Amino acid sequence: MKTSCLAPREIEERLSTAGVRPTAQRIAIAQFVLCEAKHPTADDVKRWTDKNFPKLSMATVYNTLSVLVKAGLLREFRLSHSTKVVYDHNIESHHHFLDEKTGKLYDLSPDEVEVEVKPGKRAKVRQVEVLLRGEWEG
Amino acid sequence: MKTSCLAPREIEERLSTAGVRPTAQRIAIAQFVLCEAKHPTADDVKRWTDKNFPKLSMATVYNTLSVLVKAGLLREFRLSHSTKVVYDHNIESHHHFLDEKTGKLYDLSPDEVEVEVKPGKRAKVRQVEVLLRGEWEG
DNA sequence: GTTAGTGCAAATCCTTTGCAAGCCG
DNA sequence: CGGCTTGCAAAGGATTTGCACTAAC
Repeated sequence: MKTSCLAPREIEERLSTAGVRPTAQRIAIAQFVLCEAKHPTADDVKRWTDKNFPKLSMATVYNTLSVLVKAGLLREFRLSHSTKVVYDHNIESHHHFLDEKTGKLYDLSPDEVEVEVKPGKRAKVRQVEVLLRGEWEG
Repeated sequence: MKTSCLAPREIEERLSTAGVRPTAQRIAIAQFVLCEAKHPTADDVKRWTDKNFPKLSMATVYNTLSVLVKAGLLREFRLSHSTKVVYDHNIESHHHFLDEKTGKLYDLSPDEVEVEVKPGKRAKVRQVEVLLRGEWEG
């Protein structure tokens, strides 16, 4: 049996605390996206629920993901290599590395990628988004 | 009358040189995307041709844009603020700044944004993509 | 019981494709 | 002629929405 980073009980509490009514569907989805999954797409979530939940519609998947995002428990990223939105339970500011061979996505903390915007540009930078592509060597 | 960075004659030659057969539709589209437009979407191109060309279908817009991209005259970007592809005649390596107020996109040269990937990460970086968001002050 | 959540199907948005007709070398 | 281009309409993938049904406070 697979161990999860959070027990259903704890998931339920996180949802409640975040102001999200903890229905069975939401707990299941949260279990997956907040614990087990790496950078799932809505489709990945659907495939998972198809295996692990009696019946759950695509509409509920999208609905729940967007509720989790609004509640601040999840972030969504639209990265340029794909037309699909990927969800990330890492809600800290961070960057991404795409392994072009495997298609896998890795998180990079802000200290691993330093971005310096040169002066001279009088612009207020509020957010920095970096996607590196290449070959991950671990 | 609006001056264009390239005369139709020159556009035609650029297309030919790049191995793209210069049809009337392609010359028109190239005129717009290689000269007048800043970061147009396929839709922007269509709107422009609707005003400036007798009749030109959406299929031809997409087709031509992709031909120009393959010919190396144009680049396409899928940036995270939008689901639409934007085209950029700046084919040099560069980054982008999104003004969140106006929705406008600005190019940044690589010297304006320095990205340093910290050692320790054993990964081969082939491409760096940066999107800054904030307020452009010009 | 009222409000919020779910499921289904249909709709939407952006982009691609199939195919018949047109144009160019 | 023969193949590349075009236009139309239909298909496609991802996501959203309308609405009746059900479940939670």
